[in-house]
Amino acid sequence: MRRRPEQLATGEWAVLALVAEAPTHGFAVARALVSGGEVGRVWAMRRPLVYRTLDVLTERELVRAAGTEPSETGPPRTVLEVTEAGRERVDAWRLEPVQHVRDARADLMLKLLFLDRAKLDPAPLLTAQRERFEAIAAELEAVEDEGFARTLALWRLENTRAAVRFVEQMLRAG
Amino acid sequence: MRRRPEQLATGEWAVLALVAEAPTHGFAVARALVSGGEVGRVWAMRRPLVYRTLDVLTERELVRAAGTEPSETGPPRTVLEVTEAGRERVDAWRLEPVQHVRDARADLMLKLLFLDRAKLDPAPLLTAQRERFEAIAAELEAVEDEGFARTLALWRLENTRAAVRFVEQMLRAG
DNA sequence: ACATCGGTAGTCAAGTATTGACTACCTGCC
DNA sequence: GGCAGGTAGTCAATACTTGACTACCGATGT
Repeated sequence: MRRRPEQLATGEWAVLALVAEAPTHGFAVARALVSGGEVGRVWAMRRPLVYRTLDVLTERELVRAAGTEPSETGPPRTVLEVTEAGRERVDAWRLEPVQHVRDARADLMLKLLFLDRAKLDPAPLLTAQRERFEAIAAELEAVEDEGFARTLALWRLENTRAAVRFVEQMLRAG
Repeated sequence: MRRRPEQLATGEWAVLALVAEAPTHGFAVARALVSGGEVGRVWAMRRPLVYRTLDVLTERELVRAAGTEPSETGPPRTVLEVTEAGRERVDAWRLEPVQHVRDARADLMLKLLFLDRAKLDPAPLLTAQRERFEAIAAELEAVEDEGFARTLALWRLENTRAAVRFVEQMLRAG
């Protein structure tokens, strides 16, 4: 993960959001993120990457170490907790719609998952997201391409419409 | 790119398909693959990666060097051409539908692009692809998930339906 | 008493991938 | 003749990922 000045990558959000739920430790975060696990079915990460990500988040002061805790089942754990700044970032992130359809599978699903886990209403996010996707669809409907560009535009349009339909059904179901 | 025994990666197919169109040289392949270029708007690759990919394809005897040619505009070029085996692989690849919806944006679009550039009829590929996507949609419609798995399944289903609609419109337009 | 098995907790060196920056070549122009 | 700009190709350094490792702990069997 490159040293972007501000923005976090998908995996960094996943780890930060998990720590923000409750103070925890690296191994537990990694367990939630194993492929097919609680969070891992949306975004999977391997253990070494989770620990490295926690280091990065600690450097950026979104997460901090809060001492060690003896474990009943193994060696002592290093407990981590979210900082003020970290909590603010997570709260804002969860409500912010994704800008591109291609980010929906990873980022939007993660936001929805963490809203669900926190028993928060997804409607505000979904409403904002529908507006964004509808705007993208309108743009794509407006362009008149020729040749192969038309094929690509058609693919994008159908995918964008699928995203709109998904959001609408989520709103209806909620 | 890992040393898979047989199967090629998306970028390898793009490079091989370009060489199969006509004998060419690395720089020209790289030019077609720059982000936003002829082929690059579907799948972009940077120059060093193109040359490395050509080495890999040469090792696998899908491509071979065919001497050097003086250039009117710069240093001499190393001309590359497809081998028998390479041509067979490309011809088969272009007609084979992708197995997963997630591969459509990269692989299916590339197949369609190269069929288009070769002025070949995309209908056989599209028909097979529609069948595959419809089968996936039927599977997804059958499962009855609960909780967040339902959200994920809904996302996948809407995306699969979008893929079916895309293929149907391509068939109608063709 | 103690060996060892399996799950927990965390780290690291080595292998791969990717890129920015580089060399070198050629033409045309000032 | 020298230098700007496009062509042709390569490489060393960086970034990323993973397999394999250490170490800890309780439980189980002997």
